[in-house]
Amino acid sequence: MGRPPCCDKVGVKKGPWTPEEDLMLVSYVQEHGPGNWRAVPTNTGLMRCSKSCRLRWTNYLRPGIKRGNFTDQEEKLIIHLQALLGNRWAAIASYLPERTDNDIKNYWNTHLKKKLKKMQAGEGDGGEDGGAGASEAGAGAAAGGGGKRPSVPKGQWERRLQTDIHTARQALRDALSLEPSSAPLAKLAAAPQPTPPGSTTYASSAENIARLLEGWLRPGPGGSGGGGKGPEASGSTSTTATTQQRPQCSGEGAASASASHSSGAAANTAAQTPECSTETSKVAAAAGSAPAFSMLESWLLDDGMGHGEVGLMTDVVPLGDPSEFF
DNA sequence: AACTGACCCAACCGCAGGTAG
DNA sequence: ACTACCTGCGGTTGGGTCAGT
Repeated sequence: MGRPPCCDKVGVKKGPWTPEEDLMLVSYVQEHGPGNWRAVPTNTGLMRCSKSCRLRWTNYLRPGIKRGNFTDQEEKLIIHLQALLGNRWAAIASYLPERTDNDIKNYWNTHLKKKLKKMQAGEGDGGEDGGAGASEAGAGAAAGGGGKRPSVPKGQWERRLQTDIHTARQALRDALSLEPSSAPLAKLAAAPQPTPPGSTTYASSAENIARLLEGWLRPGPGGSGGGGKGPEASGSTSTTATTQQRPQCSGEGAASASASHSSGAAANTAAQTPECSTETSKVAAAAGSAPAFSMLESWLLDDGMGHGEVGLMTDVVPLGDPSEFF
């Protein structure tokens, strides 16, 4: 039978989140930890459906999310992974711990798809969609199924997962090998990005909230009118935010950030993020992206290469020289 | 200065898988 | 074994912003 709606359509607020709502959500998650989303709206009084709460948290409020411009390296990695895994954004995102699947998806749809198409056109009419689209199908093939989650009998699931992992590792290896200086991701991540100040922000929830509140409480020019979608929500976090590459979970960063904004709730809640202990090697990753990248890198490179699994790897047909893309 | 279209991103929607009862 | 519920995922959309005219 059809599933019931995840939440009643009546009385459920939709649209952009307000800073107040963010605060409520963050406070709740800090206290209870992420999960049990069903209970969030009732326990917090938020007029949002559970799904919306979860999405808001995972895509925006969760500590350790890196916002802003994608680096070349990230871009290449995404292209490779997309080619290999297809539109399995969650899987791809797992290789970019600081990026959300939604972010990657958006970036792919808005930038990379176009970019690749352009390349294709430049190379001469290849098949429509060529690199991207074709790879989408091909990716599925490489991964053992379709681009979209194919219905794979359970017995094959494991093997497929394994294949996915190997293909992804290969992708990363390829991407890494692009770096002329052979500087691995760690180096790249550690080095200050040449992006303009504020373009790349590691947003802790507290910082987010603080910024949001700041904008919210101080009606900006042109009448903020309120919406979360206003300059505060998107602008401040992605483009106009000040560069704050500081540790997420140290407590110090978050606390100090919000302390200056007198948003006590955010301050003390963020300082003791449960995320820090559980979900996050990812967050630790954000804390200093370098360690995370190097961990990822070493995992990808050490493992797989040294083991008998290489056999599987050899089945993977690597893409053409990725540098062709650029 | 006003208008228009393209771009971008946060959020929504519906489906599928997993799991507890 | 079955059902209902919860969560995760990918596709799509709404609307704000920006750049060009």
